[in-house]
Amino acid sequence: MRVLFIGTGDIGVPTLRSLLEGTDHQVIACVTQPDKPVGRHQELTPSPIKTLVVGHRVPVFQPERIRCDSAIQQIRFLRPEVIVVMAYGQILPGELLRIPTIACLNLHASLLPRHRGAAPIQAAIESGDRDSGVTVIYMNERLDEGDMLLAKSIKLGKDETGGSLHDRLGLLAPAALTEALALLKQGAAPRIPQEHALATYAAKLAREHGEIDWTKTREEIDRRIRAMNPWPSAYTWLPSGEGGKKLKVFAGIMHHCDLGVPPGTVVRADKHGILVAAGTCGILLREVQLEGKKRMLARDFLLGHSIADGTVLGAK
RNA sequence: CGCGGGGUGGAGCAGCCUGGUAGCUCGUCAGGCUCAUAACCUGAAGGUCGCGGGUUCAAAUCCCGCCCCCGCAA
Repeated sequence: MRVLFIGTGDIGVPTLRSLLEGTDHQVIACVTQPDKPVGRHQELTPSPIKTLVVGHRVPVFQPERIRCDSAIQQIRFLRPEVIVVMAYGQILPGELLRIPTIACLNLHASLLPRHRGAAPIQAAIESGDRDSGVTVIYMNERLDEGDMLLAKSIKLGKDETGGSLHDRLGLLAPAALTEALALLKQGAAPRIPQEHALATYAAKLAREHGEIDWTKTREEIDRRIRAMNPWPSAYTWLPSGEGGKKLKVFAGIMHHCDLGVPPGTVVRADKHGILVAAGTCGILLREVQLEGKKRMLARDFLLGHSIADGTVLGAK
């Protein structure tokens, strides 16, 4: 089939690669976000999808706004049979959804109807879900609400992080798409309506989302630390006496005893890590990063920085 | 040239402002103590102080250029 791939984020890279390398379908073009100034020096950088496509003799389109007429005309001219969308970053107008003759599919990184929206991966971890997956849906004009074609699920590990789940789902997606395309080709693809009543929404993440509220339970804090790792990362603040700097937290272990001090209080900082009162229990911070410094084990951090017992974290 | 922090034995840091002996915590190795140990004691090895140039009797430290890492912001 003639496939148009629309995507930007690197979670779509394995899927696009399998399409390009496979022989069952023809990738007639790619649409991705325009090169954007990125990083510390604001250098114009192509999306991972564009980087992958370059060298495959597949045309790349980077419309500023995909909803504008010229972009839609361009895509119409390509006469795609199937459009596959994954982590693109712009909402497709209905007119565009009706262009492909067979289907317009979206690969979403959650088991719909759970976690519709922009940050489903982190939401799955932060919610304490036992599993997640990739859902292939027929797109309609309502975001992530289209009928489902199929889904593939995986179990979340106890130490699952946003980064690890992102990577695993990225690797799971090609199989989901391959199967979906095969079903479409056979004319045997199902259409399963979502149970809208069960839907949850995962809004786009803001940096502030990573701030640790030490009054939450240790489970909630543990999930937040894992969900936000590596981006945008959970963080707290050292008190002004210690420099008032931001301390990112990448890993922690839940502590099971009542520490008997107010939330955020450091009870002990030694080679095992930084033990902080979290809710009525505690979290042992194992991997941290002070602003301006590299990410490191809490143990290493403490070799060069001392945190006195009784220090209260989080009060900027 | 968006703002800022940083590059010092294997790790994390101090020293730089006010040039003059390479410091701290940990790790490593050897020995000791101990029923034993990640604990404790003794000793040892290990460093072109990011790179290049300049100033100076003398540069980790001051000046100029470059490279690299990171936080913020996007």
